[in-house]
Amino acid sequence: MVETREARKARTRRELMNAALQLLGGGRSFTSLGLREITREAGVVPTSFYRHFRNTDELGLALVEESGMTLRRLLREVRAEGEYNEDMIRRSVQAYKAYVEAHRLQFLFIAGERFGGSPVIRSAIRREVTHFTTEMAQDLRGTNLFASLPTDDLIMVCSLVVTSMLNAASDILDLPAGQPLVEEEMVDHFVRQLLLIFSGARCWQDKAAVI
Amino acid sequence: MVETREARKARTRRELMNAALQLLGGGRSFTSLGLREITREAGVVPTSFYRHFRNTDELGLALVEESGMTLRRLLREVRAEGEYNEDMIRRSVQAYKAYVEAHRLQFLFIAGERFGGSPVIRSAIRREVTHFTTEMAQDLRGTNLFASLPTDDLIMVCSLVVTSMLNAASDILDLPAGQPLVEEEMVDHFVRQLLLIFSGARCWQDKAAVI
DNA sequence: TGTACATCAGTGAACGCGCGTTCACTGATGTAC
DNA sequence: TGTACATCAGTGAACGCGCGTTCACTGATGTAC
Repeated sequence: MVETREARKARTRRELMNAALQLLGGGRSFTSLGLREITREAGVVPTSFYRHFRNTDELGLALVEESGMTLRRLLREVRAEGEYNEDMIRRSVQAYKAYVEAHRLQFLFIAGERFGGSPVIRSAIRREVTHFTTEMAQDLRGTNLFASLPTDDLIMVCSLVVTSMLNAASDILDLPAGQPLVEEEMVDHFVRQLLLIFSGARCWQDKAAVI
Repeated sequence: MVETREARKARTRRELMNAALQLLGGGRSFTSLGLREITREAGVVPTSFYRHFRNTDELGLALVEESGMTLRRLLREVRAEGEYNEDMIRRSVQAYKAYVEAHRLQFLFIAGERFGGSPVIRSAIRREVTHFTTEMAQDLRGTNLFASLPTDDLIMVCSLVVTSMLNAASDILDLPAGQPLVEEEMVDHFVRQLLLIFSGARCWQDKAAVI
């Protein structure tokens, strides 16, 4: 016995999920993928799909969950320590870009389905994003960087950062390869966006009446 | 003769576009719509589709163009005059929300396809959004509100506002009906987001080294 | 350890269905004289 | 104004194809004794 039955089953399940992700790489949207298409890519017969998922939406939900974990790992990697100066933010954006490129297919999936056709997947993603946002807010709370900012304002700041960075992911993924100048410009754009947001948060907490 | 041939053709074309939009209302994504589905909804035979569009992508591009015009009209309606205080922003967000609800299907289309499956439609939308952003920047330039902000920073601020408001559109459209409290909370959330962005832009232009 | 039976992941044939596209057509609208 | 012909938006039949789902199956893995 080389592999237990259980392990084999888990492996096929994995292969189905990977197959779906792989197909996204060709510029397709998850919602438009067919069951047969996915099983073909995975190298199994169409009917064996039902051993693992009730339908493609359920596979999508599994992908959302997995991508949520990827997102949370990201947070741990670019965790905010110390000062919030331009250098620190630039390094974070660079790290983020590298991370998005390393998890290309998952980000393609999340970005594409965040406002995509399947309501059930859309709301699952929204839940993950909310989860991620509150986690980031807790993280920032720990740093005392925005000590005097009320919690719901801090969450609002984080949601702005998170949605901006999710939009950014889509721009990063659509970048034509091998144009370092364009890439630099884009990174710069996002760095300035984040600086502006954090700068706003600073001003915000320093005065009651804004602008 | 009640209608010229030309007028009749234009009307059918319109009906095809409306049919596609109508189908989006049922929670579908544009990319997943079929040609036959669209013609069925429009009440014409499938083959007559080809008299108007080469394929569904081409119909999508027509919708992008039309929605772009809708967006630009929006800008004229919530044009920034006078002060940028909380009241003014709140009124703008309220107006925006009403506008999104009044053009529900077009915003569903844009929000859904902005990161959707068809590269050609995606890039067309990106072009419209960029266009819209620069127009808004010119508009703000005219108000002297951010007189000392360099143009590319002003554009960056506008792109942040625009993408935030496009994300907001999706949240607005997913709102369950008849929950005034949730609606108020949401409006408040977006108002604070915008205030934060503009507050950031103010601080940004007042000091060279940020944060 | 060996045997007899149970489980169940993956198979393969079959189904009815809607798809996109082709083609030759019809008949109202438009145009030239 | 009337007539004869051209145009062309919309029709309807037909095609080959891939889809999702059902079903009875196979044979390797797992379990009880």
